[in-house]
Amino acid sequence: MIEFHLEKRTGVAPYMQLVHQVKQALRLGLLQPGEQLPTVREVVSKVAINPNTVSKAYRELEHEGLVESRPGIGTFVKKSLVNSSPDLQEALRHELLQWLYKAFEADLDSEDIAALFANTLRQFQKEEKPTHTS
Amino acid sequence: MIEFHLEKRTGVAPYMQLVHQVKQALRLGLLQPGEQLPTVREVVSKVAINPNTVSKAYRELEHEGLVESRPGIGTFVKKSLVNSSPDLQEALRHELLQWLYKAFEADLDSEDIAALFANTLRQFQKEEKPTHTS
Amino acid sequence: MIEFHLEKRTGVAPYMQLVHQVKQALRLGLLQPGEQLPTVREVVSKVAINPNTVSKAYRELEHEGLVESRPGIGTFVKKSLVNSSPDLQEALRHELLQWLYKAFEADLDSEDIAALFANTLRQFQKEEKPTHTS
Amino acid sequence: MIEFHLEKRTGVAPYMQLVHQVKQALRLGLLQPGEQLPTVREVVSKVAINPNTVSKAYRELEHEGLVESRPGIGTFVKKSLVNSSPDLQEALRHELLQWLYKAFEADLDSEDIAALFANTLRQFQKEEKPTHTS
DNA sequence: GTGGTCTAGACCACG
DNA sequence: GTGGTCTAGACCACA
Repeated sequence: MIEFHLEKRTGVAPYMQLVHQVKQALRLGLLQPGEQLPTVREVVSKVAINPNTVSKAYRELEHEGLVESRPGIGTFVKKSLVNSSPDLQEALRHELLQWLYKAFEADLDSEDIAALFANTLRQFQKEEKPTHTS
Repeated sequence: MIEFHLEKRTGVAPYMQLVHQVKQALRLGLLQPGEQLPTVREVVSKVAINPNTVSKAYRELEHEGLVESRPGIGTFVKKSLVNSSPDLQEALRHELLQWLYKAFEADLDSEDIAALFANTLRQFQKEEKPTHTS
Repeated sequence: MIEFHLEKRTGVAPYMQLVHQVKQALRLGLLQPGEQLPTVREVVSKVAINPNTVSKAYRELEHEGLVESRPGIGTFVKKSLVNSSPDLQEALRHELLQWLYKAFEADLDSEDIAALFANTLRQFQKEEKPTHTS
Repeated sequence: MIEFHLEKRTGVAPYMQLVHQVKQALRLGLLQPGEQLPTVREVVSKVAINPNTVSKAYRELEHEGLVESRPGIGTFVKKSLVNSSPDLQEALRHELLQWLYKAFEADLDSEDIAALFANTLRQFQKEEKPTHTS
């Protein structure tokens, strides 16, 4: 079962954070078709958020065809977003963890790391796929 | 000179994106104290954004003591945010790039990668510093 | 509840006047931590000012850690700025009022009085604390 | 000869500060008709301000008929703004100084005092002249 | 030309 | 109904 976490201050709308987290979990295979999302009440009890906001997030996900709400029962995953084999992903994750250790030992804090990653990924994308954004 | 880029759709307020990008550049040493940020009008001419929004971002940065705006002249970097030596950072970036290549070869797209990174960093943080942020 | 008043013509930015008035009230204990500031819309309905301008003032105060805005609820005082006991302050105010009466009887108008006060306070400060603000 | 002082951060336009200070001096009799204001260059050499800004202030004062500029010579006071006898004013100033001492001994800082004064004067005005601001 | 400010009016996220 | 944000367009003070 996915566990939500909200970060205030980021300026990202809470409902968007939930949507994003579900999508992430779908991409990583942490959430499989058929699996149930926590009920609105469960989320509320754990994350300090307004029920309406949770509902809005679920509605958004349903609108995108990723989940399905069965009234009175709950919300269920409808579609997967995994692109690669779990094994490959696990291997990549393992290497990434090692890299993270190094970064931490080099005295970079989480935000430094995030900045470095964002910047490098961006640079990588530019090189990799110079898609014409006419 | 830093170059801004806006990503609509993310749900993140444009002015926050600018703030974030400046902070990132400061962390990566791409922006040094004394250096000038592009003028509001320059940003506007390149990024399709309202001058007020850019001003808002710059003002936010000024409030945080990171930049200083000198009316009639421009906005300048006041404080650095670099934590580690450029060499170390470069080494880390290099390794990260290699990892990114692998990930791409494993058919993960940018969003998969971002999801994997976010998830792994989060997991890493939990293990590393279980600080109680009561 | 604090009541704002704007003075055009002074050349002081309206949002700064609001900021100043809140700070004054905080110094005088007229505004206590936990107390709510009038909502943006309330201010607008009474003071002939643009909502954005009020927001700007409130945001400035929030940046200084004096108030806290809770979206969807309102803006609340977070920190006090009182330096002296209410009794002492009241005594001083009483004496000051008597002085004001005398000044008025001497045919000084408000602006004369303000000028005299500003000038005397300035002179007083010079004598009292010749701090070198190099 | 009047001595100007600029306070950044107040949000008051520098040229307005100069205008204001001249008016104050006129009200207090510190500047008499016929007396010369410092030349633009003199002001610039002491106050870190742009010559244009000083000129603007003087122009404003001339426009209000308070001073007169004699090209090539200087700017001279044309009109007085004193309302009361110097003796009376001196007496009031003396009493005010004593009040200021008390206030300082009561641990109020300059800004507290200014706040208290502004607030009390305002309250006083309300009582004294309930002029119809229809 | 630079940043700073204001108004007007609009939409959004949240409670 | 609350604050938060954005756009559009305008004027000002300053270098």
